[in-house]
Amino acid sequence: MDLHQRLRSRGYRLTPQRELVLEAVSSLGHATPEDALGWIRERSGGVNISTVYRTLELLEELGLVKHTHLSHGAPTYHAAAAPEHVHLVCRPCGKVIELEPRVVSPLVDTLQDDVGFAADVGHLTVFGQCAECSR
Amino acid sequence: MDLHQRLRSRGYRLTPQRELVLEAVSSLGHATPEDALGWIRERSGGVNISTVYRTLELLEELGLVKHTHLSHGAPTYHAAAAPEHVHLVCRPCGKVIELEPRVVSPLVDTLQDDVGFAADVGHLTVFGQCAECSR
DNA sequence: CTACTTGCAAACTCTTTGCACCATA
DNA sequence: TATGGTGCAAAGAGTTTGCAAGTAG
Repeated sequence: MDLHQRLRSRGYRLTPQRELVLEAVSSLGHATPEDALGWIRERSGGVNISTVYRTLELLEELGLVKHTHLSHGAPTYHAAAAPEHVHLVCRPCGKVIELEPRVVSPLVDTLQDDVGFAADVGHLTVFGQCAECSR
Repeated sequence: MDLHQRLRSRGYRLTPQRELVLEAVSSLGHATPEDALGWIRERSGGVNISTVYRTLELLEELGLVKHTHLSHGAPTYHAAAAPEHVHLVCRPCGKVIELEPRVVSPLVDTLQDDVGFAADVGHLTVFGQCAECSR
């Protein structure tokens, strides 16, 4: 865990709250700020929701977590340490499917070559309808 | 304009507010609810913001507008009559680039073939960094 | 006329911020 | 012990809803 080093090298401090938030996101895989808070409450005394927001922002700045938008509402965070993946969200049933970024590499290459756009694959979410819901 | 027919066939009524909201979205190309309201205020007396929300929801149900998320905050609506397109959003500068859906057809086909997922191209937004910001 | 719509205001959700107190280094 | 961090409460965006008054058909 290099959380401590990353924090210290920028003058930030290591606190139990910061460890907990990162652990929550890592364990949950996908977590909204509210999800992370719930996870933390189940095992320790709890952390204030505003601290969760501040910490997620900080962890993202440090490159330890990333976020996407899997629904209309809250953003969803996941650990940057997790293998990078693309999200498919089925609108009818709400299911979230993760895929290897390989499936979008043709698209990424096209965007780079045609318009010089560097796509952020880890942030990509494709909405649509899954196989079951299409029947 | 088949707004009137579409509304009537489902028992809804044609009102000046509904015409204005659809016209706002069509003219602006991309519009948040707040943007649409601003456009309407510039030419007529104005419409209440809650009517804008209700109307956008209705127009989407009727298939006349669609929405995407181009930023963290408000959703962005565009007329369904406009040619379908994919959005690229440059995070550093905020610029929005529109591309023909052709560029993502390889991806759409892959998703369909591999996992049976029917991607909604009109709703797709790719975040990343544009050519200028990459220099 | 009647049912659908609108405007208004209040309520709600999600997120941010100011500030006094607390804790890491 | 000196900052930086946290909790709390209040303030802000964005959005939804209940209800009385207005209006399209």
